[in-house]
Amino acid sequence: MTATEPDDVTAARMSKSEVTRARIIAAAGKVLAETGYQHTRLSAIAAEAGMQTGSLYYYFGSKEELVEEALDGGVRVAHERVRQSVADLPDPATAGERLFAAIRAFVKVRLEIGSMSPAHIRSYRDLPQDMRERLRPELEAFSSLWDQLVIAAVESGEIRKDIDPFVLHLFVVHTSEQINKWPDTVRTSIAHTTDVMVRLMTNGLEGPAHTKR
Amino acid sequence: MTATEPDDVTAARMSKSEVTRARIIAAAGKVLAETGYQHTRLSAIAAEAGMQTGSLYYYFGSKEELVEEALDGGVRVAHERVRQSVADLPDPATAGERLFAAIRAFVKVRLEIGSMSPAHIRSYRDLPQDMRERLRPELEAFSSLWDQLVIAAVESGEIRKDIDPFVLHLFVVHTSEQINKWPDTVRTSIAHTTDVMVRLMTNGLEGPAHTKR
DNA sequence: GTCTATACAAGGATAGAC
DNA sequence: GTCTATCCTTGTATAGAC
Repeated sequence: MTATEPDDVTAARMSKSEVTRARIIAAAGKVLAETGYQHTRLSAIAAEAGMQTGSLYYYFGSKEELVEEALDGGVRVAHERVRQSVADLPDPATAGERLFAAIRAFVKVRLEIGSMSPAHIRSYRDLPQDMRERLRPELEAFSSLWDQLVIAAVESGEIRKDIDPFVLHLFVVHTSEQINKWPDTVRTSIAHTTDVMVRLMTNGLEGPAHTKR
Repeated sequence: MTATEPDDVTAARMSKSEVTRARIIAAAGKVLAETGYQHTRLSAIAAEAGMQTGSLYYYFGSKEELVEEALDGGVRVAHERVRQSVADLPDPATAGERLFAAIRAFVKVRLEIGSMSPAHIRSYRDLPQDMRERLRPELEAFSSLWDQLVIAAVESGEIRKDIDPFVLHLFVVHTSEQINKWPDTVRTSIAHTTDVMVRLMTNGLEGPAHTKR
């Protein structure tokens, strides 16, 4: 479910304790994604992980500690995938190519790991103050990457110059997140869905030169 | 704050009891908008309305009852304003003109009554099951209006035909909501902010014919 | 390591005085 | 009508058995 869930290969290298811990975090990620922070009950996480509520405290000191680890992991995965997709581009890539590679990777992450990352962003305001503080650096690092990509693409003339770059940055991120609300009928393959999303973001309601069929 | 807050003229026609009731609902709307459903404490609503927690129960049977009335009011206001803006168009209006009038009105509502309506949509998933059921008809009525507007504009050829109309509908609504996250620097006047939003939604990142300056 | 039982805190709801 | 005091429920956290 999340990156912290151990696959068989990874599990082989982990102690039994680490495996259980990872299983709990994966369970937390799932429950968080489904119900949001405020509705996440330790009892639900425990049930998902196949144990009793009290047992969680053998691995984590508090609900906050557990939840934070799950959320932080979700953002890191998205950030890393986006970063990597840009780095993987063949050498002379334009700023626009870099931005659109990032967008594609981001959309892809959402489609693949489902609502884990969205749960994070969506319920960010609901988190306890101190947890927000600790998660902020990672979120800001990710945000900063988007800012750089957008500004570079504005400067290279590959995207519009007449709107504040930060607004464009928000547009990219938040519009990408809409994909989770799309009906299943349009979410056929990941590749196709990504194409539709990128086309919509690139050209808007009207579409290029008054819409191809 | 919300439409249910009595202005002086309206208040003159209401009994004292109705006025107090309306004041409480307005307080609830404000607290809900600021903190979201789950963090809304009756104590906070009571404080905002200038009374003690227990006193609320003279007017409302439960927290749910109070909250529901406040949320329902928020959606109705937005819906009504959008509907009205379309109805107010001079007689021979095209489907595209109707859609864009609706978008402008919706953006305007958000800017004016702030986060009341957003709070609603944003925390919809957090609401108790049974409350969702009861609010659903109003939300669906609003949703249905958007659907009609979008489909008509697709058919008239005024917006793109190559993407599922319901996806376009979601794009309109959710992108409009992004406006609440825009920095204050770009939100100068309501008219200007609305223009920027509409331009972005209409033409996307790239902009028409490769972006005017 | 995991369980069961229980302490403790927070917040919604009720009762009764005024 | 509004207040204060108190009850009840829910959910986190701890203790101690196994």
